[in-house]
Amino acid sequence: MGKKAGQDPAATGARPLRRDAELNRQRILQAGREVFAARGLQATLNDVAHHAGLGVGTVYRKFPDKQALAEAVFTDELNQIAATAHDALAEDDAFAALAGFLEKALERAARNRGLRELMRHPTFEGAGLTRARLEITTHCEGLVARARAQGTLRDGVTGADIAPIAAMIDAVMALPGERPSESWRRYLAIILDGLRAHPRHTPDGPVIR
Amino acid sequence: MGKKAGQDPAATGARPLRRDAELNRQRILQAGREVFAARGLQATLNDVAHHAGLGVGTVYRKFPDKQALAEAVFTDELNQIAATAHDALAEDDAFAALAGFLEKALERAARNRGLRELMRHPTFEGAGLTRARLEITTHCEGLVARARAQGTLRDGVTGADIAPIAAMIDAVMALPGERPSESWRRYLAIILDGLRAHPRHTPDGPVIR
DNA sequence: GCATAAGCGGATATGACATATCCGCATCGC
DNA sequence: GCGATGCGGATATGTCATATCCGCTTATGC
Repeated sequence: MGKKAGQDPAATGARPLRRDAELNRQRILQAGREVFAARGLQATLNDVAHHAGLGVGTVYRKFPDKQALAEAVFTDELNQIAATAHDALAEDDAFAALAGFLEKALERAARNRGLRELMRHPTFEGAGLTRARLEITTHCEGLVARARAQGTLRDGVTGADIAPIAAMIDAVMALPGERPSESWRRYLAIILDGLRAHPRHTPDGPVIR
Repeated sequence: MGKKAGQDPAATGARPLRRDAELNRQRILQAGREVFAARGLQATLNDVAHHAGLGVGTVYRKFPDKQALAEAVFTDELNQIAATAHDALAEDDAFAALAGFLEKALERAARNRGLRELMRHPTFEGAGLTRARLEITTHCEGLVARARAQGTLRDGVTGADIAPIAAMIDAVMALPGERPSESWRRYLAIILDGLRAHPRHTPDGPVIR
């Protein structure tokens, strides 16, 4: 959230960058955000450069490779999600908090293909990303534990179930045809209903356990 | 289910193939099944050839390209799923039939990465595949309609929801780490519970609609 | 203004990789 | 035995992302 950007491009007692260079750095970051969000992580640094209206060389001077740029771009994104999860911990109804968190986090994912790709695959294991990811899981674990304690969450559900659930909704978003669609919300609602405690589980259904 | 294989490699009044050639054809088909199942559609015809213990040239003589082999391999697979769907139509409890069908179809998918990839992406639109796919959707539509009529299925669910649901479970299967796992069954159970008619929908949950 | 360090552009080298071919040699079938 | 049929797999081809290099431009300090 800080607007202090441009202070320590690497924290290595580096010279402060010429003014136009710093501006370009921001342009690249912004282009990276947009391009990765729209086209996913398979987008090229050349793509990003072009989108930023800069040459490829410029991008490669600021960020040694795609991983470095992605790290810079997505650490921020992931931290915001972590903050959302943290806020959810404060709510009284843990199930509702969990549901609300999922909806907010997935809302972000819906608009950001790169973020979705990053969520699932263990690609790009930078320090910042890993930390943010860990924070999110920890908060989810807390949320789930509390919901279980409140008796609102289906038997057997644990924190480890949250990632797969996100992955499932993610799959709906990735379905061809309905790119900008909002239909994922309906499927989330279905899953959430399946996750509630009381609606008798598989009463006589063929799928046991 | 027919074991008549090796009759008309293309139905074009072609000569009947030398005996060893026909044997190799079967070998390639089998290798294709195994390789595509294990490594997905991105597997190379060179991979298949090696797996079959044959040269690349041999494979390319029998199947002009990967699409041709994939079509041959998966049409069969898809037809079997279609048959399962057809059988389900005969059951009394439509919801149970739908659940059973999903479980059986997804069981196949769990063991076959290529099949999963084929299900989602519009890659490889061969005639046989398209027909089988269509048959499956049609049967699903019937199943859903009947379940709705029986009042066992959640409001608003249509045949068009089945594919996304399959995609969601698929996503769980594709999750890193638990390749041969059976955990997808649990998530299917959760979704099915969410799909049942009565368990009061989103009673006070934050996700409306 | 001017010198010079800093930065820029983008053509292009590099390296992976999948696809598909070709043709000398082996094998079948008669 | 001898043609026709089929086989093998090295390799040509094409595509694509990554990353570099160096002549030119621009900012900055004097």
